[in-house]
Amino acid sequence: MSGHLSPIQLDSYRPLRELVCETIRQAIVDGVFSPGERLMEIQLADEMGVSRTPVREAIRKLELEGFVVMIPRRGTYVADISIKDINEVYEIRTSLEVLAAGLAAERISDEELETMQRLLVEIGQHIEDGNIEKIVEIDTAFHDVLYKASRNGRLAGIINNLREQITVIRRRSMMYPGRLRNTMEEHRLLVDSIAAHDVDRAQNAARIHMENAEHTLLKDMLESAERKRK
Amino acid sequence: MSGHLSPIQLDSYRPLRELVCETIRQAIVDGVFSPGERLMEIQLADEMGVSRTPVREAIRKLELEGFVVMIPRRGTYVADISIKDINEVYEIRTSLEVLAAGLAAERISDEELETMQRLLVEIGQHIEDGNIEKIVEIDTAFHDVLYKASRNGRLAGIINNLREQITVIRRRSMMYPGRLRNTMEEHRLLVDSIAAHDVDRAQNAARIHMENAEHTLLKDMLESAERKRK
DNA sequence: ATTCAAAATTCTGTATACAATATATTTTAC
DNA sequence: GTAAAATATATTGTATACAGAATTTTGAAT
Repeated sequence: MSGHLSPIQLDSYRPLRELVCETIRQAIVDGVFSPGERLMEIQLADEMGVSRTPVREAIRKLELEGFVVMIPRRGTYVADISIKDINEVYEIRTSLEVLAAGLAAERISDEELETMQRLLVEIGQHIEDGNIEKIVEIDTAFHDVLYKASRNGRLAGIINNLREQITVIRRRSMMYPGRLRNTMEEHRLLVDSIAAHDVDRAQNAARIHMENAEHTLLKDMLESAERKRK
Repeated sequence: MSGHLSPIQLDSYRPLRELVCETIRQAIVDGVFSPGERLMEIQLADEMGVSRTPVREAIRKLELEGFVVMIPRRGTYVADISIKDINEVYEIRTSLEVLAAGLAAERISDEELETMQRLLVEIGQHIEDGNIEKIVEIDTAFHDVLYKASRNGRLAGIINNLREQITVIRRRSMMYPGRLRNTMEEHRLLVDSIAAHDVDRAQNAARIHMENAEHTLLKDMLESAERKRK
């Protein structure tokens, strides 16, 4: 019963269920709802000022996406993320990011390449003034261009879903000391090899980027668990 | 308005939406509903003897899984599969099957290994008497053991979803002349390398298996399109 | 005969009502 | 005082009702 959700205002012509779904997903990602917390349909519906129907449909979708767990006749709970989950997600993501990087190196257009390079510069600027929110935003855009350049719509969808599933902690690990500059360097290698249409190097850069990201994430999780204990 | 769906009998305590979802999915996979065909909630509900609510929830799930396409305020249509789709699915599947094979080679238990070998023998027997239905069934079980041995639950889920999305035509291409025996040989290589816990060989076997499967599938699709034209 | 417009119908989107089950609370028996 | 059973309450699962939008049909005009 902790969080307040902003009431939905019906943007005519996207279905309510979509708006509701995004609102709840964002609330989970932002930590408004804690892992393990129970989500009740009536309560959510009241807070957002809609009926139970679109809320139910939104919850079903979030279950498919892995953000909540439903137990029949018992209720819905916010999924909590374990080390095991991180491992699973990164095993798959590594494989798919490598694929995407290789495909992008083959298929990217000059225009997309320019966009990526521009976004990279922008991230660099925001690292200077430490604007995390902005960095996360541009980083997402950066990766979206890459996935799009792979010319495989499903691939982008699957990767994005996997990314979102761990966004809660991903954001935090970005602030891990020194991680931002490393990320920057890894991204530059990735862009360079894609620009050279060098499939092997692009795949390698993607793999290294993933391994480092996972490593930082796990380190951060362990340290924060440590802090909690004492 | 072609197909008849069997009425749902409420298996007490699995939610209706699950049963409805499986019924519709199976109907799509079995070709009861043709690609592009419109699915109407009331009609489906009546045929299965339930209300619209569980049907709606089932359709939302099928949309996430890629079996149907929803256009807001317009309706739901059975997704139709194009060459582009086949390409996309196999690009991703290859990557993930290679991952799964590698992980399985590292992590499989002796018991699981025995099961895989047993299933392989069973498939061989059914190739003799040409029982396609049975082969598809055992083949599915065979792969399920492999995914399980990868010790990555999400991976199994994603691959199975991708597999199902093209089951409609996958089944047909299995009957392509000579394909069954080739599949058998590829499976044997895969099992052997996993049994030897040889990661590289297992990954290679998986990659080759996928490439051949896709190749046959595309060949079959092209030939059947050819037949249709005249 | 064809085309455009308006009315009617059909279907989706959302809200609400009802039924069934799980959980919490209270009462009773030991 | 504790434990078990019965009752009460809350919440999910399903059905239905109503509103609004899209499509189809019908009719008239060119």
